[in-house]
Amino acid sequence: MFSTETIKQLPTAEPRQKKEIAPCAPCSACAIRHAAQYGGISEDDFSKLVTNSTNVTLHRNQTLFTEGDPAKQLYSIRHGTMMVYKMTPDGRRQITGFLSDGDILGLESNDEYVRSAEAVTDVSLYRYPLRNLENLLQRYPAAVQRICEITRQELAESQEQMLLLGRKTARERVASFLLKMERHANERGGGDGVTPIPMTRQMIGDYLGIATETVSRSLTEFDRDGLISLVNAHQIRLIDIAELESIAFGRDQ
Amino acid sequence: MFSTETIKQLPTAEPRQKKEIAPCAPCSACAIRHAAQYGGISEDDFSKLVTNSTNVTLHRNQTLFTEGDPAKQLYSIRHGTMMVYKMTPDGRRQITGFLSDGDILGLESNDEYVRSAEAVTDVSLYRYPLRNLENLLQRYPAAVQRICEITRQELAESQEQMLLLGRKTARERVASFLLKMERHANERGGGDGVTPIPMTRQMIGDYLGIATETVSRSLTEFDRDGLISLVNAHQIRLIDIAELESIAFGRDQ
DNA sequence: CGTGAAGTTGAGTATGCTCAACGGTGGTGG
DNA sequence: CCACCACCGTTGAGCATACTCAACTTCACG
Repeated sequence: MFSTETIKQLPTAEPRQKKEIAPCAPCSACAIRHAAQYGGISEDDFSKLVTNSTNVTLHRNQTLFTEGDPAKQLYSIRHGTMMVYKMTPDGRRQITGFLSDGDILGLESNDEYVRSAEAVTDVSLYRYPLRNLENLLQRYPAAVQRICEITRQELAESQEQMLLLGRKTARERVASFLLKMERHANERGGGDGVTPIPMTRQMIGDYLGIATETVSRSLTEFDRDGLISLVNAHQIRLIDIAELESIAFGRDQ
Repeated sequence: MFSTETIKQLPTAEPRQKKEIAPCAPCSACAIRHAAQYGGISEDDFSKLVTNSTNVTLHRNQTLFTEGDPAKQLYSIRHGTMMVYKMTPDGRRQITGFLSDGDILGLESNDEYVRSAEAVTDVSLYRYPLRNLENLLQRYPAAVQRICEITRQELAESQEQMLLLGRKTARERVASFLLKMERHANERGGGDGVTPIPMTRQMIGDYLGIATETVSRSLTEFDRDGLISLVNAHQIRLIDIAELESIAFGRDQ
């Protein structure tokens, strides 16, 4: 049912990666399927969509597409974490979002991607030819509404992030980030009290609009003040959530 | 055809405003009409939508709706400039966008507005009951696609703004802003070489994530360097656009 | 012509950045 | 299997950008 293909490594910034990505069963909660069900698309039609999909795997740090590439493919994440970002010509990076299991990637306003996408962890995705989906959406208007809903949600989130980037202090940004990661972890079950943080400090900084050193310093400070416990660089236990919220929303001091 | 109503002034921050807003003919380029036409809505149905619309006028600094209000109305700007913004509990403001003639206001992801809207200049708008539009959209799927397209466009712009807020210097932000205002002015004809800036320095600062004094200083600097000419506080002539672009995109120095 | 808001300019300061050194860790190769 | 090495993270010191506070000017409106 699925063909499998691994995208070749880009020439730049090669990580040392040889592990195999474990295969996983088709995710019944995937966003495309969700939109399809919501739009009342018949199992038959959905199969057609899925038959035309390709299975893509990426290793950490590999690029899926780059801002300006022609947007001919739509992706849906099976497993793993991706990031989307924009860059200035001189190399400053702003990560505009992190995406994980079930999220859709590549719905663009033009026929060019307006941002780049890169794997934060090893990732496996479904790839759909964009035309294919468009055909289907034309037949199922309710699915368009669902896609529209997802876009509006994303817009609301990015405006929340604009408030953070434009008006919050470093401490407030980091506290907001921790709470967002914790909420995200809770939504996906788990919830053993420890929040996984798959991204590097550099990525967190580029997401929050601050330097990596500032991310590190804020985390150390929260740890020292007993608000969190740094289990290791990628596992954080949130201890005083109320206080973190107080900081995140600007009621600090 | 249109009932007219003026929203009462809010108790806070009352400007001195007594001028009458000049009435203007229904704008044939208005976004709702555009979506309607694109969606192949019959003139008859469109009349029904328009008959149900109310004409609203706002004076400078008046609030149209506030974050958290139930989102029961959709607005379309006939004439004037509005801003949408979010605030921290302690009063810091991030303006997420400016809207003007023909733009749509109030399409929300939940049933609550996720941001506040306030008039930058005197404004006149059409107001549509949201349910009304939803009914119509259900009958005309292509109109949904058009609305979806508008939302995606807005998302792309807000991600560009995230790059600005997270990674650009004050000079770069102000240069970007001037170019955006100039592009906007050119799109709406005019183009006598002078770009109108209806918003205050405070609003520009809250849009760019910098202090008003920093906005003022950057403008003075650009003026001194001959890149722009400050005709007056709300009229700026862009002289060296190439150099402004060079600054805006981070090729400064 | 008076008044209050908006804009400009200056001085001092603080937040967060840069540069640098050091410590930890995981993957790879010996 | 162990050791090495590159990358990631942390910490410190000095510095720069932009903020705050304040005074003064300009402008719009009455």
